[in-house]
Amino acid sequence: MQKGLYKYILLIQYSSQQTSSNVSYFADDPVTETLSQAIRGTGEELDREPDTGVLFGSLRGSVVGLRYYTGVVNKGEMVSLVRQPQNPYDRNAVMVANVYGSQVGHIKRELAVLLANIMDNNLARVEGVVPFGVTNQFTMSVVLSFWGREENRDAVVRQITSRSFKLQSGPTGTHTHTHTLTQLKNAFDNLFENLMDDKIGEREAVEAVCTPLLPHQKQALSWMCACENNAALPHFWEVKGELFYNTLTHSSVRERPRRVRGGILADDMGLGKTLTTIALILSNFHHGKPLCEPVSEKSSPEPKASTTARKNPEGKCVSHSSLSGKSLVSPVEAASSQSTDDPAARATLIICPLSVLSNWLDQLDQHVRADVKLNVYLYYGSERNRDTHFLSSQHMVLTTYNVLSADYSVSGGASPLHTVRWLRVVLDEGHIIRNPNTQQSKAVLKLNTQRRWILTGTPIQNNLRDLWMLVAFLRLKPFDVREWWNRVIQRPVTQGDKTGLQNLQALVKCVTLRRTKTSRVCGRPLVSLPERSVRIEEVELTQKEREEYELARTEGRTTISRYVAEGTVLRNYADVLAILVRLRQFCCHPGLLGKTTTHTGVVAVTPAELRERLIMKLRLVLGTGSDEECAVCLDSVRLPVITHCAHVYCRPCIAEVIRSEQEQARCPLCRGQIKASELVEFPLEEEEEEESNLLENWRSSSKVEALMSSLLRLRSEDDSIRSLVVSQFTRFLTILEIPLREEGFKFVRLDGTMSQKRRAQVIQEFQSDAPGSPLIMLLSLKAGGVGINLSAASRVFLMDPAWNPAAEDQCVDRCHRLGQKRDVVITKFIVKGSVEENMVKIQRQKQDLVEKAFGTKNPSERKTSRVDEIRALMEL
DNA sequence: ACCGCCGGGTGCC
DNA sequence: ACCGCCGGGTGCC
Repeated sequence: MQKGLYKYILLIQYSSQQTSSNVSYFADDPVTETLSQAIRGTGEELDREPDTGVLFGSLRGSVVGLRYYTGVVNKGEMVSLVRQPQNPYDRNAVMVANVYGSQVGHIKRELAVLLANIMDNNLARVEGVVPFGVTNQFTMSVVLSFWGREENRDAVVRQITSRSFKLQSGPTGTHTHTHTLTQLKNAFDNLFENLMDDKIGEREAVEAVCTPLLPHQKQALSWMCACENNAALPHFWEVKGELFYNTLTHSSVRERPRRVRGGILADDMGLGKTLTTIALILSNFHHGKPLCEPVSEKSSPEPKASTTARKNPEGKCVSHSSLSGKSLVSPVEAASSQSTDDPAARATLIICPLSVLSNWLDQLDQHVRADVKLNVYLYYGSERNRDTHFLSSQHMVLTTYNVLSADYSVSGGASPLHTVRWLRVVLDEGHIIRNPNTQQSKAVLKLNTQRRWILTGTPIQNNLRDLWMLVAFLRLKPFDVREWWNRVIQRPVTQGDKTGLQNLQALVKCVTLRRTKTSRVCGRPLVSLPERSVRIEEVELTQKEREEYELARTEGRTTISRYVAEGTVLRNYADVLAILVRLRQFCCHPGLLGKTTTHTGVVAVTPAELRERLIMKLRLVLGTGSDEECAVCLDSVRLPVITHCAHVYCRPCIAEVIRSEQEQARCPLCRGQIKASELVEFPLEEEEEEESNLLENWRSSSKVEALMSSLLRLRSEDDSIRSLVVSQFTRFLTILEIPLREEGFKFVRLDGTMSQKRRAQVIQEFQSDAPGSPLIMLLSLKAGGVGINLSAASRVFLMDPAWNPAAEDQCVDRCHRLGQKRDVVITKFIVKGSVEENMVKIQRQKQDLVEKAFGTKNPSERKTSRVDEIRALMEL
């Protein structure tokens, strides 16, 4: 009710302004925003399961009062229905709005009673399509279709027939071919692949960029400039007489729709997204002209590029491009950007995770000529300058997602960064904003900017919803409003509609550039990386180790086979994981077992005891660095919490489950009852005293010996080769420090517990080629997240297999990337006849399986595969 | 005629 | 609205 009221106020506000003036549909004016928000609000409420709903049927109704409103609709156009519970003439009022949010009219009174009932009780989503368009100035037909959960079908049908309306079964629209789920999965997985064709020519960066761009980077620059300057109609739009017609929503507008000024640069890590973006910023200022030029043009050495710089009439340096003509801004493009550029918008805002902030500064240093006066301001730290004039006058402002969202919530939306009119906003690692419910995402959406870019190496993990946020940020009209996204893209695609998928593919294609390390242009690889080879080194346990291992294994097998027999594997999942972790630890070094107890079971006497045990389990599941996934978002667990039934989720994910299901909230894995007050999180603490313990009672292990002999051999053969030693267990890294020191190796260590500052130091130290710099980096598998560069290393020792092979690949990618000069050799240590061998087998199977199902968050499907996995691991 | 029929006034929710 | 609906005028054929 409260929310309804809010919506209504927004609408009133909107209509009063709306009738007095023509709305410019494509401007980001607050009026349009307001109504979009109102509609978006409805969308979100009904959005819980936009893809699982079934069609109950449809019926013909009429829209009345057309003459009072200005919203126009065409034949076949979709309209949105918005409840107006506070309408003074009828509390059942249902407003009809077109794709751009302009009100068209109301649903006729008798029908509105019915709709109000269905909508207010959330029995179905109601969607409207106008079959004939406007035929007179008073009323028009509308076809309403009802979508909902199967269990509500009867109620909806009853409501409709009891009010003597006739529900036609089946869709009234055209039937399209459908895909099987597998076809769909494949298509979706390939959504971001093969986007490469004819994406335009190449373009040189301006002189101010001193690093020569590689061919694929020139291509990206050319594409990005075209995206920012191009005035061509966006996809799905056609000229129809005087008007512009959208082929998906069947709507048309008088004003020329603008193409999204920006897009998604989704190149693989290491292909130089940062450099390309710097080149864009310097090369494509207002009207496609360079941002700034070297100060000392005369005294500077010969230009590095083959072609010479020219002067345009204003004396500004023009891009010394290939001059083939194809890459230069055409007069038409220039004219159009001239007419729409806001001259006050001059600065580019870069938003990135803290971990890559220093990378931006480094790269600016490295790629921008020293005599170019580029004003770059780092908007970070408590002393940051919040003056908006100051910020607006910069060439670039760098900040982090955290600073942005913190400012945003403190200022109630009027933060300095939200006040500046930006020329361009760049989201680095843009997939961070894939969840629209986070503060970060909300803050990002509210930025005022002419051009928008998303840089990401992983555009979407496994869910269409993730993509919506990116589309919304880009303001890819009209899909930035959830209802249209859901109706035109999300629902059709997840229900296997072929044209829906084609539309999605076209949509992604027109805003995305993605190349992988293996992409080829004109038959040649993008970048030539050195070879990379993987060898598995089998490790034999000693007699003593084998005995200890077998003891633990037998014990574990007994417990797990009992769970399997009882069918309670998932209920005791934390225990099962604990057993597996213990076995994996045995394979590495017995000292890893630490204070884990053999006691299992969640039955505890006191709350404090229970809490202690839950925390211990949580530590086992996560503290080891193994990549556990959250059963809600199916992604790596972030902000982990453990339920009383001992299952681990992201806090926001499980909080959302509890919020939406209230008292009936159940654990998604075991269906046990869960409460918000009973979620236990990882306490931030301790555990250092044990290190001395390790030292005093030092004993080696087969795996430690295997590593050491490799390292020693390597050093004797070539002492310039640097190595990454990777483990999921940070304690194992600690153990390895002892023999490394003993043998006189200089090493550094990088793990998840270190501050950003310390990490940057360590990376710099390792990457440095100064004499006496470390030969070895001890690295925890998940440390540092994406984007760090460890190209100084060319050997990788993976000490223990990961659940998720992608995590290993990512880790290897940190050295097998641009800048790597040597062939990369990866050694995987696997203990013979152990759980590790089985893990490798499962890794292989996983890769074959199309695991990345999306939309289908079918827990039972996943459950069986998990149980099977565990049985395979334990050879049960 | 406590009807039917005609034609003018009228019009979202 | 080239409708439906309302309510006043009217009334054999």
